[in-house]
Amino acid sequence: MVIGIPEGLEAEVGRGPQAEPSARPGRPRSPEAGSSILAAATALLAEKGLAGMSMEEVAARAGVGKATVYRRWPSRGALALDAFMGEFSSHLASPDTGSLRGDLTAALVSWERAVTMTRAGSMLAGLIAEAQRDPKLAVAWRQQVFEPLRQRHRAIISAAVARGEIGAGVDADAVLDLLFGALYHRLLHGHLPLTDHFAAQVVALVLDGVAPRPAAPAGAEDTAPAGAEDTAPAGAED
Amino acid sequence: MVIGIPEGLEAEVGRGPQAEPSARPGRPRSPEAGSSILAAATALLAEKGLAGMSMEEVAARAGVGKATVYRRWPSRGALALDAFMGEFSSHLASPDTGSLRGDLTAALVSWERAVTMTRAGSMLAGLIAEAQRDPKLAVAWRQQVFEPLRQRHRAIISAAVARGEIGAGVDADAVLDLLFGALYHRLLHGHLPLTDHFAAQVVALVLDGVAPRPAAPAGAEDTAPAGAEDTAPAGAED
Amino acid sequence: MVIGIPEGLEAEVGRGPQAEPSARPGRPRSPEAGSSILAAATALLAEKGLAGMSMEEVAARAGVGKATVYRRWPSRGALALDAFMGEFSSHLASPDTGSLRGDLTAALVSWERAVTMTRAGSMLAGLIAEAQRDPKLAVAWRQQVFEPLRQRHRAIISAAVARGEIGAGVDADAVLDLLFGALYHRLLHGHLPLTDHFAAQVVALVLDGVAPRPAAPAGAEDTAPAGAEDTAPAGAED
Amino acid sequence: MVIGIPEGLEAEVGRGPQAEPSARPGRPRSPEAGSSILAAATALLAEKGLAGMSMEEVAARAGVGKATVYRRWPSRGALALDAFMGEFSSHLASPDTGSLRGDLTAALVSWERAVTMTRAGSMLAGLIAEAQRDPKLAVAWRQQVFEPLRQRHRAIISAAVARGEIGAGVDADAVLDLLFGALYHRLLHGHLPLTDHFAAQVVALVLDGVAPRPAAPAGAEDTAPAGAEDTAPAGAED
DNA sequence: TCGTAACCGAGACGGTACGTCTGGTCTTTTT
DNA sequence: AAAAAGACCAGACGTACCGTCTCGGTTACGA
Repeated sequence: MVIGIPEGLEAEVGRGPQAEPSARPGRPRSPEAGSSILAAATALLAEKGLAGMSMEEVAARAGVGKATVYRRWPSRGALALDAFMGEFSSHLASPDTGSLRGDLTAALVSWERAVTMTRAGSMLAGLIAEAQRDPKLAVAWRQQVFEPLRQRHRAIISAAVARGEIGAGVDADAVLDLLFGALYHRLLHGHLPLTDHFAAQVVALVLDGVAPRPAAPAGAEDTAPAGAEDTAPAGAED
Repeated sequence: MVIGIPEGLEAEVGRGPQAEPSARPGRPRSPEAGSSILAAATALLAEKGLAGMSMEEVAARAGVGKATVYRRWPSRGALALDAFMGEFSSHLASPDTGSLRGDLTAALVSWERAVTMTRAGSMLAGLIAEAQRDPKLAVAWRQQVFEPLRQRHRAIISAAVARGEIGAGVDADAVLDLLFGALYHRLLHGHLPLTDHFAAQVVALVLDGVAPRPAAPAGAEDTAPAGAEDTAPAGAED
Repeated sequence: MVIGIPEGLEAEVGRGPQAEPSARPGRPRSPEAGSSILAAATALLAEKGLAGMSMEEVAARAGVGKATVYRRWPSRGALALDAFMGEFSSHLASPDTGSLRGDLTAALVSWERAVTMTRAGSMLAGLIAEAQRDPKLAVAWRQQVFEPLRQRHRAIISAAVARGEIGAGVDADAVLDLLFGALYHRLLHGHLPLTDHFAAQVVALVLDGVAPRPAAPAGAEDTAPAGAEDTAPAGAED
Repeated sequence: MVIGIPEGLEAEVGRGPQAEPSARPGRPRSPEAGSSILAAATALLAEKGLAGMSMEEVAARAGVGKATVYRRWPSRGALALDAFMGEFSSHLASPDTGSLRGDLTAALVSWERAVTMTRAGSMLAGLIAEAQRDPKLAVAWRQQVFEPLRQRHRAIISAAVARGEIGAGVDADAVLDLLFGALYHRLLHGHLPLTDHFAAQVVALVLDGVAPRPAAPAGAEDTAPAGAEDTAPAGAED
């Protein structure tokens, strides 16, 4: 079952709120301009990557003055963010399978497919790159893409806690960083392929852990040393 | 116990191998020039980030002609890569604690500390960003930083398998993507802090899993399917 | 009596015709930028000569981006040509003295003075030098400086023919090449000074010839064979 | 009759005198290197003009280190000067025809042919251009090419004075500036062709003058105009 | 027979300037 | 007042040469 995408994710993320919807004096903004800019940006992004998407060429290809672009989006990153959203958001699904494992697998696989099977993947990588050098874009990215998505994923974990599948003490953020961090890792470094199988594998590992603890009668021995190691060995090596 | 850093990590990563150590005709390259360029690059990187490190200013600050910079490093990214290595590699430790948990915790914490407590952190983020737009740099990054490090970390897991701590069927790459993916995730998105505690938490989660599987007496049905799920269900969606 | 300078000589020689005076879309070119560039170029030309007038420094001194310079002038030579015109054209006179000798002397002396007494002299030499290596500049030079000036000088000779001072068969171009060639010769080689006296001497020699042949009733036959040699002996030595 | 070329014109003009012929300690300079440099310079000069003759490429094409070039010639201009001499000097003739008109015509025509029919023409123009920006080259040019040649031409006039063809009061330098100035003028500005005919025309104009000399009340005016016509009708057919 | 001195090819050195490109802003006319 | 257009200032890009300076090696002479 596909749940709708939160509003913030829909479109025009980087744009200013543009205040009142209408009744402003002067010539109204051409809706064509905005969409042709977005189309040009999307096309360029797909063709040459974010680095090749210069505002100059976006404007030229959209048949629009540069000022018109800057009037709507404050920076290249913001424009790219919106172009990305158009490609990305519609491909994300939030099925409710009734189990934590199912929900997580569905979330990760749909993310992974959006990233590998559409133009969104390279846009996403480019955006994260751009956000490293543009703090404003980093904020916009977090507020308008990252957090809304994370909110949805946190809900999956909350539901599992509510169902009693997992303990209430689980740190949802840490779990999500593990799950999605692994996917982003392969996306950004490209050292290994990003597949459905990998997504499922990630879910399995996070839920079950690496050590199956074949039998765990006196399981205390597992956690106690672990807890001790938690802080001590860290200090040892620096 | 701190083990030495693998060779590939040491220095001059972006530079060509320069073949034989000498006996080339012509004036040999000045070692001073090379190191002053690297120093200038490192300083600029720390001051203004990768985007602010222009080749122009690196050359000026190093008291060197631009051609001298380009003779040694083919691109800004390659230079930044070497500058990063100088800062980063010496801060990584590889203690041998005797346990998988201890080894992993030590590895993650030392990485986390190198990244948060030295200039290497922002360099690292900038480099990964740059690698998204410069495929040559991406290759250099993988070959000269990523893979050597991963090799070391894979050895930690192999040792654990050899000791019988974990089963031989564990996919080391997937495990490492989980562990380090989580750290990179926080580094690149900055949504939550990157602490010693988080590093330890990540190790604990990956080793033990989210679900403590409350008891395990009747849990047979829990673990068996879980073990099966490790690989099987993933294949179902692919 | 000083006659105005022909239009082509006035200014902006290297620049495109700039078409209609206005009504073009887009921001019009700043007239200030153009004139400050020209001023900077003129100053640099006078200070360091054409070789020292780098586009880089012209732009910097004019407080203007390099692209703004290149938008107006396609090359260093074209810019120098305009800077030269500004200095040179206002110093040329075209008096009408009523006699060929008087007109030519006035023309040569005013040229000689413009060249020796203002900054125009070294600019002129530099421009001719530059035109040797830049064919486009050579064309611009001929069309926009050389030919307009020569037209005026040809008119002096035509007027003398009309007055019956000299025969109609005189080759005006050859005569002008003699007259001005001599001046340019001293300017470019600097082997002897370029003075008012020399200018007058040149006119006298061209009008009267070297051999006054005081009375030459029988002497004429001496020259006749020489006239036969006019073409023949040349073939002898190559 | 062809007279030998003065020594200064022969070769290696730009080079220092190199003092004693030998007995210097150290390895003697390779004569091959010198000649291959000169050959490479000549070829490049002919191919691309002086502006395209970079020391870098001369050295590379000659299979020689740059320092070897600079050891022999202090500047690009000096090298070009020697390359030019090699092409130019052998083409100049100094026939003794017995008459001023004949000698001058021969001198001018041989100069004109050397300039238009060999590679020397564009080299010459380029050298004069270069000399405008390099004072040392200007001096070398004057001392080693210009003055020796002028000396020879001055001798033609002196001989005519001695023969009584012209008066002793003639300013030989002014006459030569007229004669050769006209040729250089056409060479450097290229506004009209440089032909045998033009050379002869120049001689005629300078010897006879443009004006029929209204004085000469006696019948001399019959022959004098005839002498003048010697050149005037020539002008008609250009 | 050996220094020693000047040469050799090669190529790196610190610089300067090139002409192009992009970023983000500003100024026109047109709608 | 917003549109398209395009000029504005600024400055980095990577390249080409400049003239000088090491290198390791090679001649030739004088001690």
